[in-house]
Amino acid sequence: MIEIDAFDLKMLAALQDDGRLTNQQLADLVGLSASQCSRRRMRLEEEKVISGYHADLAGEALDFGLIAFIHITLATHSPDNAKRFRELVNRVDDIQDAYALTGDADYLLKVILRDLKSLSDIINNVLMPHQSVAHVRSSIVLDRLKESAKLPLKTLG
Amino acid sequence: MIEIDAFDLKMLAALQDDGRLTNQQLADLVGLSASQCSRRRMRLEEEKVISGYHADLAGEALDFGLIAFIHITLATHSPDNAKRFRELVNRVDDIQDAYALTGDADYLLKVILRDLKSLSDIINNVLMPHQSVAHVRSSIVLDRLKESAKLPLKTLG
DNA sequence: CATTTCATGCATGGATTGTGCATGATCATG
DNA sequence: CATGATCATGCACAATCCATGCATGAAATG
Repeated sequence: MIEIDAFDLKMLAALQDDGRLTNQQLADLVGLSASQCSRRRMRLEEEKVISGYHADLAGEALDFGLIAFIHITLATHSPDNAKRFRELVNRVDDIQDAYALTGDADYLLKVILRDLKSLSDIINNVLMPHQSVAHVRSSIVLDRLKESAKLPLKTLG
Repeated sequence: MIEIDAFDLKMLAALQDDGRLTNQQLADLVGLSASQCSRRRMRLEEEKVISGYHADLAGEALDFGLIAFIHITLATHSPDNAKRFRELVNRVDDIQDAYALTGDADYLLKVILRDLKSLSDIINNVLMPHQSVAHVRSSIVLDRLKESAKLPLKTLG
């Protein structure tokens, strides 16, 4: 495993907050020179500790008003069936996140959509008819309390 | 609502994929000059269509090996109770996402943790004892099929 | 047609980036 | 203790990038 020191941690936390910080800004924040921050950042990127940088878009401003969670139970637990389902998940862009879970449901999907009609569409025309799927249960998001996508790095070092 | 044309959409999609794209790279991708991309990007940031830029960190490399979803039912639906619960959610860094849902459970939390002991901790020492909480049910993530955090912009324009 | 408005590309001074290089700290070994 | 190897660091600098002023041309307005 790659060695990560206190400087790296500070840099990671800072870049998690603002992914477009310049090396100089980073340097001022963590107490190193800009060149050193450049070198460390490149190392963290190469080692895939930083897997990428992304702009965070406001869904509301782009007419994505609806988030929903969909619990899926597969028809059978055969490898073939799981594979078919994974291909479905990868194909459908509306599915933002997908997890295999312990508990009563096999998979949990998070979808982001324009409206209830789109949700109805995806459930009735995409998920339900798919041969791998046995049961579907959806929950609509009424309110988004928190959506940080950040690792709680403070609990480290 | 802010006007968004095809150039903007292309830029947003590109920056969603790579938040550190240069104005020149952006220009090559969308077919404008770099200066124009700079201006458009600034506008999209000011209008909060782009709400921020974030480095995406690899949890595994930083010893965050466990993701879990926790369904919460509140003790009562009083405003006071909901407020107390929201404060709890905001205070606890391990809670990455939190949503109020339709359906049987009131809230869905996504937590990212080091191990099962941490999960046990947060359930038994943070959530269960809290006066606002009546019922807790957790599901552990066995596999992460997809975690894009991206809007499906292709379905637009 | 005349005027206004506005998005655009170009030019440019100032900031940013990555890399070569010398320095100093740390550490293992004789 | 002395020596040498290793490595992170800061500085210097050339290449690149950024934001802004400015002129142009297209579209809208009267």
